Amino acid sequence: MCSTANYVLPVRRTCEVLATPGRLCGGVSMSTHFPGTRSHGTPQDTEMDVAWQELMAITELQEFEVPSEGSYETTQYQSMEPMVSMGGYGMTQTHPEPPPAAACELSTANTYNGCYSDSAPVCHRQGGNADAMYGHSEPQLNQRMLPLSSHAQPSLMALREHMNMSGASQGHRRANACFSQGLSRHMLWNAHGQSSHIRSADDLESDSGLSLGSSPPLASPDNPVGGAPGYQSVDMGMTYSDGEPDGVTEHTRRAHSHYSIDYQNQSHSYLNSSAQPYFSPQAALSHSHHSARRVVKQQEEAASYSDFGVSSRGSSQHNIFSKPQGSSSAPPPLSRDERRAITLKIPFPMDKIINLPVDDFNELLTQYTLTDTQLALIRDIRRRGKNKVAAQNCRRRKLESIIHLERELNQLHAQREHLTQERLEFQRSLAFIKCRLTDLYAEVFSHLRDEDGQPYSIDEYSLQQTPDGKIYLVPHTTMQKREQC
DNA sequence: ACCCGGTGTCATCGC
DNA sequence: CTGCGATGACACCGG
Repeated sequence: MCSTANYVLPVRRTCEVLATPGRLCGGVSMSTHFPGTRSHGTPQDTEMDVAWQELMAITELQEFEVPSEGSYETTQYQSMEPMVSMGGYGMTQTHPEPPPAAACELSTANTYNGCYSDSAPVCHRQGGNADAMYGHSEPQLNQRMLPLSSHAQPSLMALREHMNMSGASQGHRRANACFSQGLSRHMLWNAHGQSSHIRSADDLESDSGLSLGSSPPLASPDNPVGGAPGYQSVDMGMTYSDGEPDGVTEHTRRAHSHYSIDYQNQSHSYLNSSAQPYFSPQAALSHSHHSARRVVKQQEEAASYSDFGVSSRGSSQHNIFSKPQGSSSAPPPLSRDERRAITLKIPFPMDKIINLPVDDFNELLTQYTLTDTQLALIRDIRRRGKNKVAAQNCRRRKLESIIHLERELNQLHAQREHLTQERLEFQRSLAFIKCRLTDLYAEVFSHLRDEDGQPYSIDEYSLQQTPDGKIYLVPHTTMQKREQC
């Protein structure tokens, strides 16, 4: 009964329209590549690298949060289409499940009135909100915020605690792990404070922090210039020898004694500089007005500072740079740039160097008489510090983007599943409508009578509708003639 | 020994 | 031109 063989009327393929997939979220093109490369240098190089890094990387206080931090959360995905939420997608009303085609009966003639009239799924209906789904993920913004005591002189323990806190999240593990043992093991030092290294340490250290092209060689005191084994700071009359256990400790100690300037007597010390998560222009400007006299005075007052840090001379057991024993009292090591700054007597703290706006930064530089070496180092420190923060932000964004794309993928899978189900429903509905049409056609034929009161044969006649809406009973022979004509 | 994730750094590009 | 942010690539470390 439900044969569709005589189906003659076109049936609108509503399901094609309804199944038009929604627009996908655009604007996301993320490379999910993560650098996982490793290198395997020669054992000699590795050993020397380790030695050098052990010496150089004592602490790390470079993690700052800049004012621009966090802007990503509110901007990056603004262009993206809000994704439909799971379950929020699809048809606006539930359909009565169409009866199976086998149950096609005339008595069900009105069953589907309107059932599919408004059933088009609103793809990407606002089932979710991009912000709600993705934004405001700023877990890092606050976790590194540290109290900044801007008035009180930080004690050594307080400084160490600050260093611990600021360095905990990143940590110079290389220094923590092997500083002490590497000092004496890998380095020789002659009476002139010259390294017996074949190469300078930063030559060995790929991530030495040197600007290979952007800064003059003097910019990196680790890098001997002109073949000199040690870095010569002419103005300061000191030999920069960052790579030697005795040399570095001695010179660093000297540097400390000359340079502690802001380190103990001001809140903006190297040691707690990173404890200031956000830049304060006012504080920076006030800081930039230090007089040279004050600097000298602070240098004189900084003798106690020399007992801190690298003065341990590589004592592995009691070296404060040994791997922390899980105690928060263990001071984090100074970063390489910090030690360079100390050695070169950079008269302002790292956070100022890194976080000051360019105008304030330049103004700060004018407050002091700085050598080319110092200037180059300062600019390198600034560049590296900013880039480090940028890299951290970049990686965070990359991870967030991956999470976002995974969510989007899951939602698209759900959407595809829903559309598949919807297509099956429409196919069933279409088959039912075809069945009903066939039945109605046969019923109409059964009521037609000729002049003799005899029914027309459905095999000899067919009903044809003209464009003006009139319906004619046409013999098949006539139709065949027309077709032949 | 190898893998993997985290991190710092450099080079480069685009604004 | 300079400064700066973003990012790929690389090296290194520690688990």
